[in-house]
Amino acid sequence: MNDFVKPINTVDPVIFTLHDNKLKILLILRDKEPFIGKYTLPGGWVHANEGQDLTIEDTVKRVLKEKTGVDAPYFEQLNTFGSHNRDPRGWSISIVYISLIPWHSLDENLFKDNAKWVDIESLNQYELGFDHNSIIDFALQRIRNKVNYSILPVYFLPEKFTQTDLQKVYELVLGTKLDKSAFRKKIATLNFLEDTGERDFNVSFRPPLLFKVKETALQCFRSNFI
Amino acid sequence: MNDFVKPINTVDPVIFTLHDNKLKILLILRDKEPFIGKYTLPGGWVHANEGQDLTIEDTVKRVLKEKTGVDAPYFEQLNTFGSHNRDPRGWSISIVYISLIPWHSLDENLFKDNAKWVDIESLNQYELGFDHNSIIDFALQRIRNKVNYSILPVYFLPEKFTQTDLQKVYELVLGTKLDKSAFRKKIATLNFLEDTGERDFNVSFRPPLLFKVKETALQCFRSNFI
DNA sequence: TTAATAGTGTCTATCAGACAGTATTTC
DNA sequence: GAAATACTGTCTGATAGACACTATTAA
Repeated sequence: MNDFVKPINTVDPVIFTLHDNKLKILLILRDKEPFIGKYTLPGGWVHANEGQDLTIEDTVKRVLKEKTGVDAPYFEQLNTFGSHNRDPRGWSISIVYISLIPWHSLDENLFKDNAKWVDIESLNQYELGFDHNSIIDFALQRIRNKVNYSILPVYFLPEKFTQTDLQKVYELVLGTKLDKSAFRKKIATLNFLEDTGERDFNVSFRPPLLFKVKETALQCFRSNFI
Repeated sequence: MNDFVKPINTVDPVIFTLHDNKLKILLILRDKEPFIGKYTLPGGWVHANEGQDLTIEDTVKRVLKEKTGVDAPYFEQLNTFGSHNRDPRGWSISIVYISLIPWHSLDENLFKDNAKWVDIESLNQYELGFDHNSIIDFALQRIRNKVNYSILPVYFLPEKFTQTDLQKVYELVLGTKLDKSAFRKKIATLNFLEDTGERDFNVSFRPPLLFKVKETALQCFRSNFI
């Protein structure tokens, strides 16, 4: 039909989680060329053959499940990178997503030796394959910026959580401390929290209220990419 | 090397201009299948052969020049759309950009009969090929949102312009009226205007000051996509 | 002087940050 | 009651919108 060189197409998610009070990203040790022996983002090819991926979102969901073992509660498109020399095999186009997965939903035993969750402070010790260092910088900018006006960080938390939990997650993502009163006023205006009426009694002080995200807020947010 | 079906890759810019006090988009009448006889966004294939496009931005620049005859002063990536059925020829991936071009820089005579600048209010009268109607909706959201916190609309104006010109451009993009005092205070805080010391004397009232965009502001802004 | 727009000043409502105060629980 | 954190109230400075005021030019 059209008879010229087609670029390679991959989908490469930057998968974030929170663990040990650190923001971490999943990296994979490559076992084949190019960049054998280097870490890279977990990626996958678009399966365009009949009866396989129907949309690019199908590809992302499949890759996320293959690499983490779970269905990611959230992902969104970040940017598409393409050039003749970002992959030594030739012209390549990488459609990059960011995804957030709560650590507690992951099964650590499922991860093989070639998979590694690296906290973002330690990333400068890694020389990643392809242009993945700069892609991760881009992803960090996006997630930190988006935290300021969205409910993104709830995707790191379990179903029920306290406002203090929520504030800590925001602080870990941003890397800065926040004022409690101002934070709660802002969360209140965003109007996405629902009081469960329950409290967390596993504390030796006044038990905090447990909240969850309103069903409408989640659906509204998810519809960004469906 | 890798032996499976590769998707079709195209780059499809949504090219905006301002003309006759209307925000308009460039559409092309297709003269071949699929969607022959329908209007679509102007698009192009990535030329991945040796010595052609080196990066995806090269592809965009080339397509923009081919379709408008000029070098676009601004473009940025919008989103990438991919699925098995958005193009009847099979799995396809479209990397979509938005671009802003000032009307006065265009040469109307260069446009052939198959090219048409359509104002966005009239778009609902067109049933476009592919998924281009929904792509344009996406692009409109982006440009209207970005106007609120950026200098984007200056790319519709000539080098020197008045603050009233600038406000009118913002109003046309947003589709709403703005308060003069509030607008000027906001522009002042963004700190990207430089007083040329000149005035526009082609008026029958107090001649307004002419401003231009600070070189530093332009470079800073442009570096978003370089 | 009039007409028209340029350009500025003021008032108000809103909101985020700083910080202090009150409330509630366990031990 | 002490300790600890939950949760709320108040002050302040910054800002957007509404609106009116002064300035400047051509005719």
